[in-house]
Amino acid sequence: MPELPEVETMVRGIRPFVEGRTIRDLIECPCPCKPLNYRPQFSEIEARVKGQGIKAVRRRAKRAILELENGDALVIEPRMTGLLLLSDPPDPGHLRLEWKLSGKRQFNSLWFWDRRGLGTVTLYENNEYQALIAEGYLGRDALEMLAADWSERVEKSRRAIKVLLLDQSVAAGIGNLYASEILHVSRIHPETPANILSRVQIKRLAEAVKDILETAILHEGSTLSDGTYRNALNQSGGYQNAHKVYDRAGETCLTCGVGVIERIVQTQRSTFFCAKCQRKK
DNA sequence: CATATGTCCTGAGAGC
DNA sequence: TGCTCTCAGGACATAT
Repeated sequence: MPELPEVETMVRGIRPFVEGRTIRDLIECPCPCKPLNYRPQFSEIEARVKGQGIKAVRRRAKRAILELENGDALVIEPRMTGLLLLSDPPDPGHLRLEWKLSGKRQFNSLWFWDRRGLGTVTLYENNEYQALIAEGYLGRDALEMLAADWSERVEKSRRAIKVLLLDQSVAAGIGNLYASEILHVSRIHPETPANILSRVQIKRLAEAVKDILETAILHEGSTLSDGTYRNALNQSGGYQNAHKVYDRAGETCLTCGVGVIERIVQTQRSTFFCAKCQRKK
């Protein structure tokens, strides 16, 4: 499930081979599955990006962005199972898109692969792209959040802190997996109402968000047991080996060695935590 | 306004 | 073995 670290890894992986090149062609791969979500429709995207240079490759929250010469931006949301690839896909049956790139280099195509097809591809005109990049519709990037920003956001909500961490308008980029890991390291119970967190807890939360996301980026993200997530060269990430709670229900806590990891459901999403390390206040 | 729920999609795994 | 059912969750639309 590509969250901030996985999308950052994709972006870093493709950037050296994509920036500065021109999109010679954008092709929909033959795939028996339902088509991706395009906006506007594919034929219009195709017509508008063909021949455009790729000025920069960027990330905004969990989205990867190809900034084009003319000011438009092609925004790719991998959502659950989408991958940007320079080489072989995990399986050829779910290739969705191919960008044919100008010039002859080590890689001459960029691919979008998506097993479940929940991913989206959206062409933004410059003005709406600027709104996407700005804070507002999406919150500040989670890597840029300071303790003071968290304080301000947290005190306004009675929602459970785990639920708040997933709200992309509060802080952008944290998903279900990293939310559990962050709260574990912060020693905060996931059901704690956001507005009763202490100053000390907020400080720990702010530090854990940066620490976990940055470390996960260094390990090129998390490849779960389904093996879906891969970097741009179709290699597994490594951060799953550092997970302390995610998908470990019933196992002894690796932090305290005493508690047993529990699984609860909050707003229809699994949350994992150790009740001994993360006491309810 | 704040918060909660339903929907999209496919494949893996459980249970019979 | 082969069927049906449930579950996984990111982002958004719709409901409360």
